[in-house]
Amino acid sequence: MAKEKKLVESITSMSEDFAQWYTDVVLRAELVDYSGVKGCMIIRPDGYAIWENIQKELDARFKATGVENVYMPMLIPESLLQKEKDHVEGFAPEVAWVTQGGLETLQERLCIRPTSETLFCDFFSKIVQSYRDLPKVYNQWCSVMRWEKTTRPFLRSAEFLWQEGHTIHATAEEAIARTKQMLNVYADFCEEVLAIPVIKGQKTDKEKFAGAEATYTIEALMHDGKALQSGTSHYFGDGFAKAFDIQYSDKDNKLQYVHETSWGLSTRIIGAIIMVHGDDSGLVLPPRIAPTQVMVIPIQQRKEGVLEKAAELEAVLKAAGIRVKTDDTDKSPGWKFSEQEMRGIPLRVEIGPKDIEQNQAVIVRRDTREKTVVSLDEIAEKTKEILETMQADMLARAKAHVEENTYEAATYEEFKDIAANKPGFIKMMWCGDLECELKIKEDAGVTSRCMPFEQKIISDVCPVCGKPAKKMVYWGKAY
RNA sequence: CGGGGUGUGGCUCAGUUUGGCUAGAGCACCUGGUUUGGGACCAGGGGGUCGCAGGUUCGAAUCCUGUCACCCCGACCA
Repeated sequence: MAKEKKLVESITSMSEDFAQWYTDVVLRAELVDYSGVKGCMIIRPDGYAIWENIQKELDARFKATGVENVYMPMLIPESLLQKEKDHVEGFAPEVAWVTQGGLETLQERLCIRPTSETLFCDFFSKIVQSYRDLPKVYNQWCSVMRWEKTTRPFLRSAEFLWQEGHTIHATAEEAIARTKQMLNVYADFCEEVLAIPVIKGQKTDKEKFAGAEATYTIEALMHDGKALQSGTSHYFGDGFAKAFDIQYSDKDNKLQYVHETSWGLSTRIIGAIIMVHGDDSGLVLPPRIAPTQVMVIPIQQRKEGVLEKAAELEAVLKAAGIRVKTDDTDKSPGWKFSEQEMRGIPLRVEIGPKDIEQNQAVIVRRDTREKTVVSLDEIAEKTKEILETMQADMLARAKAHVEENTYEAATYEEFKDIAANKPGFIKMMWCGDLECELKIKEDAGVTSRCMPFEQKIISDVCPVCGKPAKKMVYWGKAY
């Protein structure tokens, strides 16, 4: 009893201190560890395996739309970074510089990429001559570095892993279509694989990417009611093309500038998985992304035949395409249960002498702890079935959470009241002026998350200033 | 960049206020044995230049100066 109490204490409860709960979970589930350099996290095997699955899923979806992978250098000459004014201004405060090469001081300092628009642009300007060379639809998987003031594992690290797609097109229409297409790829991926529902929309000018003409975003709602920007897709128009001189000859032999996009999704999404699905016992991974979907836990494993049966069971599940492991360590069953729960492994299959006698096993779901006794003859089918049900249930629960925590405000008073008392999204109309956006942040402490594609007219005027409303906006506190 | 906090075996910490015997505890780890359906137990064992650098002192984990790092909360950003 006393021991169980200690276990509960080892992960701070969400309601007590959500930030501490998050930190406890990432450490206890062994996803990351801290390194000697602030903001640079060590991604441990269980954390990295999640990222590998994200890569595998996304990369396949990218390639289905014609994306080709490349790799760009990690270092950017300062002169190159300087070429696009808004871009450099946006990133300058958080760039790390290399000033020394061996024993020599460099003539020109080199920036460690915070993002690679400039490198791609420089490269595109070299390889594009004709309309026949277009489009170029490139992506790279890499790490980038941003010198963040405050850091948290996955959510905001100084170095983080991501993919950045960079594309150039002959026309604005084609580029815009690509921008939206990739946003949809992200949104579908989040819902189908990560069981995270997202709001798709456009960022306000204030929140858009440095140098972009338009920034699109998917916004997810965490368990504590704060929003997390989970993926972005930018349309650059021909701004970068002009700064970097990326031109092509069209069919009429006239010089034209290309239209450009970029889009990215980072290890930050792992933070979203944790904060959308986790509970007080630890991590809960959606089955489709879980590196290990099933943990077989033998009971009384020293008894004759138990370990053999467990191994047999593992083999059967593996043959059915399920990602399965067996915990045959010397720990007690209770320990193994807690461990499996902390690590968020979707299902465990308990098998002991009593089960073997009756040719059965017990399947326990991580999210609901629901137990199902299953005959060993149909264990593979049942396991698959429960994994699928669990995946669907997790998405449904997350959707319900978003709905329950999304509010509408028709007046500014109402808005401020909700912002002060209820965590979550608030929908309110907006005139489009920066002043109102700033005032809202000042008064209510929330920022615009996005102008959703799915618009709804709540009121005719902006509740802040009374001018005609242009857009319905999602507001909220963000990570 | 502001505010707060912490650096002592692998981890969590006690000891620091008021300097003083050989620097402790729990967990983890190793060996042997008994156990196993919600974090088992017994016995034995290994592991520390107390973040780092100076200083004060007969004597420093403890006092002084400097320095480094990390964590949390804000402001800014994926």
